[in-house]
Amino acid sequence: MNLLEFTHIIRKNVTVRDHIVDKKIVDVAKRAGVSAATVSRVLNESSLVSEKTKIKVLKAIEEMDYHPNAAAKHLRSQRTMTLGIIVPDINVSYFSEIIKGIENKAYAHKYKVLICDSDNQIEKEMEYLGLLPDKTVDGMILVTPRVSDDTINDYVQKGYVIGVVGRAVVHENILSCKTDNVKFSNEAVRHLVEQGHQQIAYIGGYSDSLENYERMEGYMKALKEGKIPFLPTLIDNGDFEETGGYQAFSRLLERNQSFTAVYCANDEMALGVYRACRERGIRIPEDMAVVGVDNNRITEYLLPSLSTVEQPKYEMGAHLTEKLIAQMNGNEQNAQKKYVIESKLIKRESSSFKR
Amino acid sequence: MNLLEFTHIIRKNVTVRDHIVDKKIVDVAKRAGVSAATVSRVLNESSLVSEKTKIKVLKAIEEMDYHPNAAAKHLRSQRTMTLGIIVPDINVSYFSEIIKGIENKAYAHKYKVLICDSDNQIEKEMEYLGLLPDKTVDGMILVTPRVSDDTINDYVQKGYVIGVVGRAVVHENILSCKTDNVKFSNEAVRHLVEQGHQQIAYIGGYSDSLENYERMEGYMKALKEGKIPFLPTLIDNGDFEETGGYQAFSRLLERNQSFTAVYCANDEMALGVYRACRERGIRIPEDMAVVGVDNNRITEYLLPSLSTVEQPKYEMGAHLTEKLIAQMNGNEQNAQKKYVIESKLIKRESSSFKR
DNA sequence: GCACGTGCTGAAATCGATTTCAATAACATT
DNA sequence: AATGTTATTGAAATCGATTTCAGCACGTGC
Repeated sequence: MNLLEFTHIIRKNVTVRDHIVDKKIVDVAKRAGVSAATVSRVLNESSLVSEKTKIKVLKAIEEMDYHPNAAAKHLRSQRTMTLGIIVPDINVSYFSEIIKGIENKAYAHKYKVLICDSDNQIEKEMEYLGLLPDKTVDGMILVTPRVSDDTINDYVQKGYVIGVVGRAVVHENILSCKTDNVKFSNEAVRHLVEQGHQQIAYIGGYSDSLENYERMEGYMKALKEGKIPFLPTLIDNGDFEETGGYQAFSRLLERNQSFTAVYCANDEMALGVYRACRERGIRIPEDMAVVGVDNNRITEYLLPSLSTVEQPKYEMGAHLTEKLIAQMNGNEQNAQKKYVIESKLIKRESSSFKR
Repeated sequence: MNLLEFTHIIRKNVTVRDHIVDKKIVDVAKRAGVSAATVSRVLNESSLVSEKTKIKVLKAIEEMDYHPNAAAKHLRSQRTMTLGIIVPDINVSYFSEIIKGIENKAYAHKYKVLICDSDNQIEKEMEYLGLLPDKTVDGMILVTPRVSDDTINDYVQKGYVIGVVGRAVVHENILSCKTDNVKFSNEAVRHLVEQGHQQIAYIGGYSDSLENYERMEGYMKALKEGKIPFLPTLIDNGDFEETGGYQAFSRLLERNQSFTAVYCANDEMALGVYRACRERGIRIPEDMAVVGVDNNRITEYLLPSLSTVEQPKYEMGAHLTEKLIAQMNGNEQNAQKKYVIESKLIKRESSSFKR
């Protein structure tokens, strides 16, 4: 057996195992009888290639089923056309709706989307942020309350592209899209006041977040407008999960400070309130009115159906993505950074009982 | 103003606009007084570098905050450590739970996850499959019924790595993870038979899919076991969405073939049945027993709560990913391709009325 | 003292596409 | 005929990391 035969066998074995025999741009060039540069020009629709060669090249590409290698393009172009999204839990509909909005807009601009589910762990989120200096992604969208404003700001200062959805951020230069917490919280609590409630509890989210501060502000403003005294004992906080809402509500009850309505920072925690009420024989809405936030799909199917504040999740994701991509393309360098989308109260059975 | 000052201003301006000044491996090498090769060896924990230089290099890396460029690594290594997932709609909890399982396992093996939401469009799915020959992803996971078995098989034959979740595939060589449709459908319908039902309708999914065939088989087997005649008029199909279930159920009612129970191919369509029943004053479970499939979170909160077949969504995603990665790493070349995970019936109020 | 192995290091090739720059051909202008 | 212009093309450099291969220094064995 000569060397040629032997080589052939090796090749064959490799082929059998791996068998994706990749065509490169030079192979296409060879077949079309032109140079790699010309093929590249055809691929990138450069105007400076004659119609005749263009046809030759396209034919070769077609015949060879040639696909340009992404890694090589990325290296050369210094962009990956990929956006990262960091979320605490992709399986929570609030997040998956936002992701959907992001994905759709990204797709429309030929961007791909890398999902970074942090499982609620800040360490994982910090690790995923490393995809920016890695240049694995061209930009990152944060839909998480965990990474601190300062951390985000540091990255932005270094020149990395970051956008934030559904969260208030202090720093001026950070691109964000959210709803008006003060306004809709005010509206929700005012609705309860109008229903005749005089003692209204509030179950907030993370107590030290800017959102929570803003929502408290809306809550207190509504009390003030209704000439209702503010009682700190009617305030508690949860973690945006069912159990957290259940526990916060239980604590409120144990304080022996009576109340007839509760405004929850999200629907998930309102579910916990429902469970606590069921266990204790408290009737919704007769004994206790409940209003949530998010308008999760589930709220319609609950009995009684849950009043809630619609959060335009899809729109927030989509809108931020649009602005982020515009920024990456160098347009709108000095464009607005803070976007606020309208949200509105949806009145349902859980707050329908008039006192 | 001298040139130095002027240059400084230019630098500053550039810094303000672009300012990610990337450090390359040669920069680190220069600082550490070694060659790029050595830095690379340190980064990749090669054993053939002395402890002394290793420390020098690590110090330089640390000081310069150096991050290896992903695109360059990808090009050189011919792998991107990225997995693609094609789903019809990320906002449907059935899919997002599967994605969660995939993401977690991928993360554990240092893989990233690219989300491809096809919006139920086959064209988008085909386009996303192009990420395989692009080499944008090392492998692709399909959680969609749309791409045909033959298409998948073509890609696999060419040597691309593809796995399928929650779907039956004919071809032997395609890696998949699913539940036993025949078995759990049989169990669900048998449960209805045991509750005393003699006329049981079935609202299936895509009528020409292998799953649907298997579920029909389980359904018919249960009828046979209960000595109940099979009536084709009690069969209809939906599209796995609420409206589809509503419409299929309405069609069934219009046929004047009476029935007292319905088995739905997923919970979403069962929701449609609930709505149709509410509109017509049909009581669940007294007049109509309902059993769904998936165990969506919402089923617990419905009134009456919905009996359903648990689908281990997270586990299916996680298990398939584990196997897919093993395959990509060249292990288990001849390993099993078809994996079946246990699912079980959850009896709730919607099927609790005994005839 | 010489041959040889071992441990460590660097120069250069490589991955595959894009882009700059120079060269050529074809044609127009004077 | 000499020069300039334009359209088209290809060779080579480039992106940034990895890896091969060769070389050097040092120690060991004879």
